[in-house]
Amino acid sequence: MHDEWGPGGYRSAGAWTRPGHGPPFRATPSTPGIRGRETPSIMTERRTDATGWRSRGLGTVTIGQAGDELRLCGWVHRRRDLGGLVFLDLRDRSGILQASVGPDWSGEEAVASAGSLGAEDVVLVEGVVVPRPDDARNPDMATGEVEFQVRSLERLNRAETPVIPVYLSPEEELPSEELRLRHRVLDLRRVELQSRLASRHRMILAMRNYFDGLGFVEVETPILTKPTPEGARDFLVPSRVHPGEFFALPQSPQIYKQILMVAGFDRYFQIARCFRDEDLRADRQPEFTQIDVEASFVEEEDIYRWMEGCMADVARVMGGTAETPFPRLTHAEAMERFGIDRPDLRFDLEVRDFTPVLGALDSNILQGAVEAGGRIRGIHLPGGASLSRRQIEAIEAKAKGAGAPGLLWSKIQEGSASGPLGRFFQEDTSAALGARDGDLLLVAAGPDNVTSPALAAARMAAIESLELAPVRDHAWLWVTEFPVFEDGGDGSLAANHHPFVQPHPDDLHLLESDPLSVRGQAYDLVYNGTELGSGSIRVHDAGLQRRILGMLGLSEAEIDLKFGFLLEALKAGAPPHGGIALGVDRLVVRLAGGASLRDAIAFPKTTAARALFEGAPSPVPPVELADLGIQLMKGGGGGG
RNA sequence: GGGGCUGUAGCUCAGUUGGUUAGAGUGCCGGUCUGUCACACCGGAGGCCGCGGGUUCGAGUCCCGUCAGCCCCGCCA
Repeated sequence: MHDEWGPGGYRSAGAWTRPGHGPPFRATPSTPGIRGRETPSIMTERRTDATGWRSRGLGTVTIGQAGDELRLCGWVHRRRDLGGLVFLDLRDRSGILQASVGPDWSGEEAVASAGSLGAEDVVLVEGVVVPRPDDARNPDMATGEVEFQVRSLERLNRAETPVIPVYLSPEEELPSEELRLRHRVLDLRRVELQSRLASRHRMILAMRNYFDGLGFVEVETPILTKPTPEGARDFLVPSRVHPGEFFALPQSPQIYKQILMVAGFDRYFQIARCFRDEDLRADRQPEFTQIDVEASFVEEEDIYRWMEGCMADVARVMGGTAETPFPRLTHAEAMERFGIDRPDLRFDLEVRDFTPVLGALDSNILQGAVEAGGRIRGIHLPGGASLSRRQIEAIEAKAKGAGAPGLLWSKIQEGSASGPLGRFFQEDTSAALGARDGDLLLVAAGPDNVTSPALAAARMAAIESLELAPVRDHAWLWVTEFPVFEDGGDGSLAANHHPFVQPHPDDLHLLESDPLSVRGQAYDLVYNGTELGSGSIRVHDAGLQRRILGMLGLSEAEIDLKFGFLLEALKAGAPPHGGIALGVDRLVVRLAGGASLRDAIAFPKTTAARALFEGAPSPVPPVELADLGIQLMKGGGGGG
């Protein structure tokens, strides 16, 4: 996009009237300096960043502007004071330009004030673009062919010495995350965050254009709403008008978008803010953004096709690749072959079932697991015998962290098997497994719900440890046929995704008799092992919906209280419908880089769910609480 | 709610076995310097060692508690 900035543009220095000390936010079209000339088109303006204050953006100045008289504005990024000659690296969002202040071309005042400028001061400079001397060009700088010879210089605003540096030397570490969040205004000036947020903007724009092109309508749903059914805690907002009653912030627009389908909106999407009052992680923020999509008279294939097209556009904008159609795995296949419902298919390493071979070995652990109804599954790592015992133990630690009692392993070296597993091997065991000299076997025995997570963790740890090369860089994947229910733990049923998933037609007859085996028309989109989002075809029959809610343990009264307005709507003639929602923040992190969601959000919360920059949340004066009919319990803070 | 890591100058970090006056780089302040781009050189200021308590003749260092940030489990799609 930026490469559209071409040479040319305005050669207009004399025509720009100096804005003097007036407010800097005068609308560009009414700026006297522009009136009377050709009004710049939006496109032209974007290409040069011209405003009433400045002729161009600093990063847009190239050799094509050599000789141009310009007025430029920006922050003092760095200053190199050579005594008689001062170099200022000036910065704005478009880039960095070296300005030079010297007695031969700068006014006395400019020379005097250039020496006293500090980092992050805001300046206005007037002067001329010149090619740099041959031996002073900087090939590492986008604008390094030229510099700006300052004739006059005005400090528009002084900046206190920044608490955290905006400019980091090549060897300098980032300031602590705490300081970066506390002084977010400075952190956001760094090019990494600026460009990532700009990428985010372009990504969202591409999504909006894409769905608009398919006839989707963006509809806004309420932020003040009713407690939603996803299962996370709601953020509650007290109602002043109705003391004792509360709104909830939406965990997602789920029910609203279904109602929009019943209302006939046919194809809906929304860039939607969602709120969940749960503890944070690197990939979880209490408020986050989803691209929320729903359509009527659709089957799963429609959703897959649309979203693949959307991801292809998004990837193009973000400089990635999304080859369509995406591969698919059923949930059962994914669990069997990778032990996880969001396998990272950049690597083709798979989990295998070793039960027939290893179950025959003379080992109490192995035989006991099989007799108890479990299996012996594991990972065969060609070349894995190069790992040290310490490295293997680190992999085992990951498996244990995922809930396994332990991992058995065997190195195959010089025709014999060693290790806690290898010592049970018989002559033909290695051959029966297809293992050769130099290989490593990692094995877990027990019920699938224990071995799967353990082997999934071991798989990724082994890949990392062996530094296996990915077989592809962008692994997009649909995981389909998620179960409708999961075990609630105490014999109860819980919704695996949410309670509105349409059961697979082939499994509908099992709903009451064997609910846990009922597959849903539910699917996740996975990218490089990250779950980007999930969706489903929804129940559109009020009776079936009521049945499912009942199976989840809700009484008729609760169903009416919580979901009455949805069931009411379904009875109004609901079309078959379905959709999906993807996490926008996660997409940005995966496609534009960044270590955590905090790097994709302008003003994120800390792990303890605080906003350090603005200082939220904060206590409120008792009188405000009284207005809301709220009294704090002891130890609950309050006051003001 | 639980576990782990971190907290020393504005910033990034070092600080030995518990031992005299807590250091470095960078930034900041003052000075010299006309082609730098991590400018260079000279000089200077700058410390509640997160906070509270304890052990000890003596604590940045050991112990307990607490606060904050980060990572993880629980929780949460």
